[in-house]
Amino acid sequence: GMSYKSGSRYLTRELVEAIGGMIVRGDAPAGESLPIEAELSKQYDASRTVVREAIKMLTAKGLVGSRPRRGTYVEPESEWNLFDPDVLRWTLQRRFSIDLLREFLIARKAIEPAAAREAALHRDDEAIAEIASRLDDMREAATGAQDPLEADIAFHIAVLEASGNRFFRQFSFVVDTALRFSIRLTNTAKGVRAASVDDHATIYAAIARGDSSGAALAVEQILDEALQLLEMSAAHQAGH
Amino acid sequence: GMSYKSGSRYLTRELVEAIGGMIVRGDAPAGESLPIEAELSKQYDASRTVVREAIKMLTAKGLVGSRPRRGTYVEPESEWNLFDPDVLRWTLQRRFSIDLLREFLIARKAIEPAAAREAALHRDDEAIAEIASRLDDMREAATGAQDPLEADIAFHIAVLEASGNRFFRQFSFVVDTALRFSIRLTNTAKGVRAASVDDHATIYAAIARGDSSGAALAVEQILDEALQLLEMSAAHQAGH
DNA sequence: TCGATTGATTTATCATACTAATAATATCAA
DNA sequence: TTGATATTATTAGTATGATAAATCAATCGA
Repeated sequence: GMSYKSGSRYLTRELVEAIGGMIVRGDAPAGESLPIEAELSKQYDASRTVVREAIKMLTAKGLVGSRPRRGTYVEPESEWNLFDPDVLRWTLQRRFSIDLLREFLIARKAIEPAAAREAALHRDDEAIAEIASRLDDMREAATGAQDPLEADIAFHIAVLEASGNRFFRQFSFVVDTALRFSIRLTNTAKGVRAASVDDHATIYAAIARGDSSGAALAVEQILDEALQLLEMSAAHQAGH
Repeated sequence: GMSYKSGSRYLTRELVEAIGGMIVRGDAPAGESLPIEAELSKQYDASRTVVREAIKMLTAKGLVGSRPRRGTYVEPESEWNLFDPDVLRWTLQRRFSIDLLREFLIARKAIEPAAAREAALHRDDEAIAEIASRLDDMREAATGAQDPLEADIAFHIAVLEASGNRFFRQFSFVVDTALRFSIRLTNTAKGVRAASVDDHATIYAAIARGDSSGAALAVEQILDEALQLLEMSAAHQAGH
């Protein structure tokens, strides 16, 4: 066959990105059929092989389904795997809103205090040392030596990991991905920074001494503050 | 080319099932390379096309990665997308244990009360009517007309859906899938049944009247009971 | 009116060839 | 010997074309 273009690496990945992003963006509503393989092949200037492999990956993520003669169609949003890294990223990129951010914070408020509680009960020395490390990073970040956002994210992830609960751990990358986006809407980062190191130290101390209730409460307080800031920010935006 | 075997439908799906199940079962430890495409093609008596499409789907689920010359390798468990329906099912099938069940219940205890709280705050008439419907089903099931397990699962899912929170909603299928398995380990279903309809009615009533705290508390109580039963069951098994 | 038959469309599978990335090896220079 | 560099071999990535099977739509027959 004809040689394939050089320079374009991982063509399948590119198609997944293009088609998946398009679907999440809402350009192809649920139930609607995508162009047939031959047409997609033409549109993206890729072989049918690549088109099919990309579609298979999107199928695995719950975005599409396909059957002979019926074609390839967009699945309803309820079928999408929101916890898939790609799907979450596309959702945040394309549909980020105050509402989604609020849902995210409410989910965090449900999960992270419980994770802190478990971490305090488990008391895995290595995992707790990791939390201490991340707390140190936050202290450094406060002096400007490191990125405060990165340090804050890493701390929360360390707590989730320390929970020893596989379901909580799965939430790590959601926090990782979504927190980076949240800054865009609530430019409240600076206001929070100052006090937050102490608040996080409280969380660490509670976990380290096995105070499960204290750990859960401390996490809940931080998230409550974030939620209040969000509501203020939302009210402020609505006022404009 | 040669005609493909009749009778074997959705060969790609079968390969995903076989290879994915094998990985989750632990037959191929993290970092280990799978046989090369040509070999897999021989092993499963399928074309390289099918093998590749199956591998791509497993890649999308986080189970494997692949690079030229390096081959296809198993990703560390932390990369697996546990909330992918297939991955969760394989995990439950192959690695179900008291520990996993405990983690599941703790995750439910974090999420479901919060979801009930949100449902009470939202008060989406349609969603609340759905909960009422599922409660009716539970009542019928108590008389033997329906499957009590199915009715119970449907009730909890209805509450998650009524929360209006996309992250909580994603948890629906996890509950759906995992609850069916949990019965195998804790054959406590019969003991729970009798009282549970009233407990569930309490949840519904609280949500319907907008009592968010009451709704959360009622859900928490049910899950605490389940957790206690699990611990008893675990102690009982350990005693043998 | 309804059921069965036929036809057309689209994905599913197969086969084969070639390209490109990269790990392993061999080569060479210092 | 060592350390960098060039070569080679292996493997996934991409392309093309062909056939099979599923399914929707239209047609036909009773």
